[in-house]
Amino acid sequence: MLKPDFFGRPAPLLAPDLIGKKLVRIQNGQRLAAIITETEAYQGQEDLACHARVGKTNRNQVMFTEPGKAYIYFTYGMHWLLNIVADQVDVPAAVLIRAVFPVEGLEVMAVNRPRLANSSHWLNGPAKLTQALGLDGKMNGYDLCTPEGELFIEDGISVPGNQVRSSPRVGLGTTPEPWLSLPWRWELDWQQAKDLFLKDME
DNA sequence: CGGCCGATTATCT
DNA sequence: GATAATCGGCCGG
Repeated sequence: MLKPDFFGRPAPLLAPDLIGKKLVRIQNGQRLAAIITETEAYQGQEDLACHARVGKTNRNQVMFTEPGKAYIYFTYGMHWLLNIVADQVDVPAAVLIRAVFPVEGLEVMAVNRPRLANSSHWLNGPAKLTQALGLDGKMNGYDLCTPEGELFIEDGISVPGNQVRSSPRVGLGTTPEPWLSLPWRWELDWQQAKDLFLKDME
């Protein structure tokens, strides 16, 4: 299980290091796990794409707390999105988990989210993976460093840096430059994740 | 494939 | 009252 000191740095530094890590969820005593394959960084009040650009509100307050907590919020009237709080207390920063490659508990995940199960499009979106892992607002603020906890991060597979692509963040609407175009999104192909995972199993 | 668009409601102004 | 760190269905190529 990764410790607070791993998460306690600016989101644009943490986000690429989360690619390849294993996200673990214990749901009703069952262990579900998936390799993180896509992330985005949101850093500080100055980042005009970050929820914290308007200061602390009821929704975003978790981003101002200790690194290593889960910031889970509701959007578009129907979706829950999972972030991991980064940086130090009172510096609002978080990494959005946008896609994962499932490695344990696939049967349970397929019950949670049957659509396109076991295909490359199954868990390739931030609201898709929260459904598969059974995450919603009840887990907002949860500490991922809780001993024997039900949500945490483990070391996963090692990913060569040249397999991680970076590009601008998505879905930001009318966010002004330079924030709209900063390359604060990192991703690993589904097929490459699969190959690396299989090789790691040997 | 890719682009457009409606769904559906908590949160913020 | 407007917006939203998305998704899925439907369309055309």
